[in-house]
Amino acid sequence: MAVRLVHCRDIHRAYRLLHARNGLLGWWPGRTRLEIIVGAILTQNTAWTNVEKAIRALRAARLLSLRGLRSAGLPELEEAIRPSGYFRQKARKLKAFLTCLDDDFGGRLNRMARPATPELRERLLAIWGIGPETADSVLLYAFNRRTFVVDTYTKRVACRHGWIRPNPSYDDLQALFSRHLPEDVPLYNDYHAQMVWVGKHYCRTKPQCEGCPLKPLLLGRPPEA
DNA sequence: GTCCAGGGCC
DNA sequence: GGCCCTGGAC
Repeated sequence: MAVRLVHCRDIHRAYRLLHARNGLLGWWPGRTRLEIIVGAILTQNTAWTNVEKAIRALRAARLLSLRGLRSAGLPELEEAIRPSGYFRQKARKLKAFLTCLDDDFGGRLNRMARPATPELRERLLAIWGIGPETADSVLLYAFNRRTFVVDTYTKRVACRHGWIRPNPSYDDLQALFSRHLPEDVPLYNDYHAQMVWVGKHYCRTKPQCEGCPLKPLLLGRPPEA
């Protein structure tokens, strides 16, 4: 299992390298639990700068509250979140979350925070519009659960560095990081933030390894596709 | 003006 | 695999 040991070390080392470069990135951008959840939905397949515009518009329209989201009409919601893209889909997704919250948790986020992590994850995944990444983002950043969030960047970094076989599933990737990292919520929080950072700046669809803090991990090899 | 990046559903 | 969408880069 020499191969796996190398990857285990690299997963730690990658974090140390990124943290040395960036310090703690201080996620999640969101003032309240609800705002974090809304952001997690709006950021699907979308750059965060566009999400910020949508969040600002929601706040300006007084829609960034449970009451506001509940009472908002779909067109009103769509108009506000337009900058985040897929606005018709995402307006329905926000409504779907509210419906679940109201029907299953008495409309209280505090009550949604009660179930153990595996059950809460199932409940979130059952909501239309919430897939694995969004569910795990909500668990980690809104409910402080020790849940590793896998996104496109994390997948790219892991594959290009040969930490996992090509075309891994979401669950395989999550298991890889969960196995190798200590059980530490702040670490999971910052690890994901660092992956997003390195994905945006270096591990893009076209790799830009020059200047990347993770370049030493490649040992001179080219990154795998 | 065209192209690119980015999760989830059907 | 096709569909949903935008702002920013070029």
